[in-house]
Parts: sequence; structure tokens; C-alpha cells
Amino acid sequence: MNIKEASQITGVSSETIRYYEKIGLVPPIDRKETGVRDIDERIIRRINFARQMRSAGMSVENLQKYIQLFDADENNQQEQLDLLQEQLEVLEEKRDDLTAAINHLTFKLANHGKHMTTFEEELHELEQQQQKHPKPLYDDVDVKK
Amino acid sequence: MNIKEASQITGVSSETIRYYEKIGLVPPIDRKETGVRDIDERIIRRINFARQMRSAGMSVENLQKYIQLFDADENNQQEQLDLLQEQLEVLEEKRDDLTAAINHLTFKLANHGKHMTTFEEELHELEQQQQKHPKPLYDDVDVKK
DNA sequence: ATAGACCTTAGAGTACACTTTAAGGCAAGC
DNA sequence: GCTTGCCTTAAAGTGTACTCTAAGGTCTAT
Repeated sequence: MNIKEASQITGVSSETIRYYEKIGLVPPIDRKETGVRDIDERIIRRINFARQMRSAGMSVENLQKYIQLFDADENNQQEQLDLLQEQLEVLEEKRDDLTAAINHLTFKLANHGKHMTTFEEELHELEQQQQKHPKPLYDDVDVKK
Repeated sequence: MNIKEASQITGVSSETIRYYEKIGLVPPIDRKETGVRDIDERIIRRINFARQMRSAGMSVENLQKYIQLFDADENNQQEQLDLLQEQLEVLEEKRDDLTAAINHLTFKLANHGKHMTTFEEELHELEQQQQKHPKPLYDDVDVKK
């Protein structure tokens, strides 16, 4: 498969696929005799994985580190686990923000009949409803990490 | 409250709060006689909201549009609903990627004892497990929107 | 009253992640 | 054999979202 087809399948532009190969987010891709990339299912998986992680909010730099730890499979067990744990925490925090954002939009869509006087009133209303992870507006200082 | 305290409470830097005010992600902030910003709970809510939406992956531009629709509360009902719906879809797609990423990391952490020969093997293993939203690797072309 | 820590603005600078350009090669169809 | 459409590389350019700098003002404590 050539790069254009791979691009259509993954939703990642050809340019970005080349860029990802260059910086190591996907491994070196085999070439045909003519030097043209010959992309197989294994590479498609890696492109999709990179896309997914990037979309999830992992930086290119962290994704590089992450991948290097696995591709160069030395005994960096502890280092791996630390990076994993750290990234997991970042993503979980992002997930909470994302969930709150989705709830906000869903709430708006459900309540678009009712008229609220101010944006602030609405935000307040929403905070009331989010008594799942109960979070005060602020405790004392240094609330956000 | 001054901008530094607001920054500590929200986790958004003072510079970014000023920037958000300038571009309209938070409304004009009241000043003391000396010209210094006097930040109240209402503004804290708006800063937190902006931070949340940004972290969730909404662009500054879309967030501006979104906020303008509410602050200038004219009869743009349909326009509002369209923007809402559109943003909701973007965020839901992001959530799916994020969920997959979190699953990947969680899987890694759970299986760090077992040694997998290749990254690809592992990705494949994971795809097998994700038969929740069953997604083939690709159907025909034009899989990703 | 001088230092230190906060604040203000406008505008320049930076980091990140692509994206485009330039210059050229290969292969198929008319 | 020439156009079309794909491909290649290296390097320069772009867009987004901050982040920093310069030049100056105010407030509190010593």
C-alpha cells in the first residue's frame, strides 16, 4: 500500500505520516526497489496508535519516550512503569476535564428552552450538579496541583 | 483578589489570565482605583471554565464563538444548537481516543510482567480486547471520517 | 525613603506540531 | 514523448497558544 492509501485509511495526512516516521512515532517503513514506502498492516496499527495518543493529548515528546522504551526493550522496567504511571495520571485528568465539558454541552442542549440570565449563573448551576467528584470552588489556595 | 491569587487557585498563569481577558475567554475584569484587576468568584468560575474547555481540546477560536453566543444573548438559537452539537461530537470523539489511550496504559501496567515480542503484537492484542465499540482495522477506505 | 514584590500595557518572542515548498524521479495512459 | 499523478528528500514556513520583555506604576515593610 502506498502512503496515500495509508493516509485515507488512518485519517493522518501523508505529510504527517512521513513526519511521524522521521521523528520515530512510527518505525522505519520498508521501501520498494524505487524507494517508495510500502506500508503494511503493522505500520497502519502504529499510525493509528500515534493518532490516538496524540488526539488524547499526549505530547509528541512523551509519545517518543514511551515508544522508545518499548522498541528498545532493555531492562528499564522501573523507568517504564514510572512513565506509564505519569502519563496515565495526565490522561485521567484530561478525561475529567473532557467529561465535564461534555456534561456542560449536554446540559446546554437539554436546557436550551430555559433562559438563564448569565453565563455565570449557568456555570454555578452546573457546579451544583457535579457533586460526583465533589470539588469546592477553592479550599485555601493551591487547589489546582 | 489579585491576579496572582487567582492564578494559584485556578492553575492558570497570570499571563494567561490577562491573555484570556484580552481575547474574550473571560469577560472584562473590574479594576481597582489604581487599575489593578480585582478578581471575584464569578471570574474564577470563568477562568476555570476556560481552562477546562481548553484542556478538553476545544480550540480558543471555538471557545470564543461559544462564549460570544451566550454573552451576546440574541436570538441565535439555531446557531447555538448547531455549534453545541458540533463541539459535542468533536469532544466525544476525543473522549473515545482518550479512553483507548487510558486502556492501553492500564493494560501495560497490568501486564508488565509478561513480555511481548513486539509493540505491534501488543497493539494487536489490545485491539482484540476492544470489542466494545467493535471497529475493524479498516473496511474499504475512507474509514476515518 | 528605599527595597522588594506585586501590578499595568503593548508588543515581541517562543514552542510545538505540523504543512508547504522546491527540486526532482518513476510509471501509466494518450 | 508528454502529461498526469503519484512518489522522494531537505528545508523553510505557518498557525496556535501562549510566554516573555520592556518600561513604568503602586503598595508594604524596614
